[in-house]
Amino acid sequence: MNVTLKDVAARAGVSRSAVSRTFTDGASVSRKMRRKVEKAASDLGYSPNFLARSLTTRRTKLIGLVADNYHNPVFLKVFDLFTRGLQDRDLRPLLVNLSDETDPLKSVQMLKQYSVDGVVVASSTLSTDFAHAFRDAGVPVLHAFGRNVGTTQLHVVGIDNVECGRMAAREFLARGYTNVGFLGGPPMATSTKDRASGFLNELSDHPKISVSNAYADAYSFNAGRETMRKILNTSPAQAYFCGDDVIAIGAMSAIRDAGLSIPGDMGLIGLNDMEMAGWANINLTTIHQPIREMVESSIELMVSILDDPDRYPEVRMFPCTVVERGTLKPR
Amino acid sequence: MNVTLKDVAARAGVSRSAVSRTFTDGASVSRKMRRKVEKAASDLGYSPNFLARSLTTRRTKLIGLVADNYHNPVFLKVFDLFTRGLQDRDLRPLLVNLSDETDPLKSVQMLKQYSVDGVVVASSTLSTDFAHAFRDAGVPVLHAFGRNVGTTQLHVVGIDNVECGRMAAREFLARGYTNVGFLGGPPMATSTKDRASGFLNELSDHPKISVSNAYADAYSFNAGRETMRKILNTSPAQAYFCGDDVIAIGAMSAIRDAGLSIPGDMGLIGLNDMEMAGWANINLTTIHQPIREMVESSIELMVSILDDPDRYPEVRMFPCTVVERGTLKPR
DNA sequence: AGGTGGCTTGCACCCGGTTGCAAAAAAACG
DNA sequence: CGTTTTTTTGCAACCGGGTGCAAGCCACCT
Repeated sequence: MNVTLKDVAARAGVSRSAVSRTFTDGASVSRKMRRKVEKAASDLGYSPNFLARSLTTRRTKLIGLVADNYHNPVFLKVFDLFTRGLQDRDLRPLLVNLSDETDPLKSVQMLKQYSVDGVVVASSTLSTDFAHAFRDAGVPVLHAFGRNVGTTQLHVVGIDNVECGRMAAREFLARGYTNVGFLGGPPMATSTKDRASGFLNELSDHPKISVSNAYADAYSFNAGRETMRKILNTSPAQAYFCGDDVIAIGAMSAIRDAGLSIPGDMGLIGLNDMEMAGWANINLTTIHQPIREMVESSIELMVSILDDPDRYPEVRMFPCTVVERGTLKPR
Repeated sequence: MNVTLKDVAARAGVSRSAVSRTFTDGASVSRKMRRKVEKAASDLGYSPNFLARSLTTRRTKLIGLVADNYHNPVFLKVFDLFTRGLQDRDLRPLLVNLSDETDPLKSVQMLKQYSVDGVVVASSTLSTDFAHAFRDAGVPVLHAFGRNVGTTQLHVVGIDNVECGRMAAREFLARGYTNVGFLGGPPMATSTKDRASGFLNELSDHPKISVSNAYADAYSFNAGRETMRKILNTSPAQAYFCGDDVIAIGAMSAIRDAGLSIPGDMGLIGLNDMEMAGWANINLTTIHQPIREMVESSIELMVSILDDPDRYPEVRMFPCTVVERGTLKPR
């Protein structure tokens, strides 16, 4: 069986409290006592049980990491950064996959049963209902890659999707495209809506530019490819702003299959700057999302929220930048 | 504060045990009592605290999911399948990132402190020391994507990497290549070694075939690309067996940049059959690893291990198959 | 020596649950 | 209807550990 407090206390010939205090920082233990206990503990190979401890301290150091997009390679990077960052701060991620879950309350209840200290909802597609459900249940929550919904009281770390749409539009304008399109992800995703709205809004000041839009039914290569195929059968625009790099890469494949060249016959700009976008055989011009910085900031914010659960809700927006590669004609 | 057993008991006017029994299946509770308790519980919004429960039941339903490769997109799929599969069985994955951890004991201690019921080490590169450390600590452990080390007593689910090497060699032979190479991942990874050994061994029966090998220093696009670049500056073979699709795709990019065609000037075969390998602009001939089936099997095996921790160690090997696409010349 | 104050220590109770046991209640039996 | 058997129920102890409180210890001071 496992070594417990009691065993250590018995071996050291002291009370259980003494042992407990030795492993609680900030507790008062004499030098002699500490040595005695530590000796006994290491003889026995003791280490305190976090879960038992959490009953009285009310801290599990468990953080629920909730995600719903396990197809976009970008999220692997997100997981990597989150797990490392949390580990560095002595926190542990409890992973939750919401891919086919639609009821926020079920996941809230699950995570409450495990007494997580906080929850990070990491998704650009998930409705804010999920984050709100946690908040309403009294669980500290933060929406990473979320959207700035001005009216609600929620911690959010994200990018300004509307502004990204504008940036893409401005790139097109600066390059003299006159007939452009938006090729978004799932039309219901908030990120898609925001990107489209920024894009269209910026172009609406330029009546001579014609604009169209289309939506892929998923943030995936195949969805991007199929949608572009259909577009090519009708009357395509000169350049497309794609809602995500992976969609852009799918579109790229359809365009090349049709015997067209990029950027000669058609321009493309993506969004995310996933690693692959920089691969030499892809070389996609795209809008860089500062994933590392956002994750780091999310973790820091979460740590402060744990310190002060009543901390006033904060929306942290990160600026994106255009990464010029080879899929738009020169300015 | 949170609703506890006591609150429910008080409201229902019954003892705490009665409430506990209502929420423990297999316990004896009368119909009337159950109704009374359930009413009180739902009035108060009570749900039992898993961690407190685990103290006496000695089951947390927490499974440590240990991984060290957060760069290969295949692992995103692995995470997806694992998290869903575990959730379906009412288990929760506690994610551990071992990317820069070298001391097995530290992670063992950490997971023991959280009383995980079991650990899945999901990695084809991690040394078996990690899995052994868990086993020696008395934690049920399973090595997924591991290697068949005949002598050690450990549950393993994996592919036969040696046989994969052989398959690649046979493909080359069947197509009449006479000068071939192995382009592996990190030379220290057990998977790399096994693939190389099968490949070389199969070819050793054919003395007229010349064989070379090279190693990329990571399972990544850039490593594959760089390594192939160097190869092209010397005297390249006619076809390469790459230790992973992502390396193959990197190599592909270097080959095309050098103005060579695939499979005209050089043949490539990968390993994994990651989603991207099937993308139209990549179309990589590769060896398919049945990820879904392996993960499913791992989870089932883990569940049985939890049922019977002394279960006799089992090595489950999954056969791989060649997926013919467009990067080898026709047979 | 006696008094005083500051650390240490152990006791006992608590965290939120589970469970063996025996008493109480209900059901089955003659 | 009383008796025996089976279920239900509550008590109390326990899981592994934290912590307020008061007693014990020690050093220091007068």
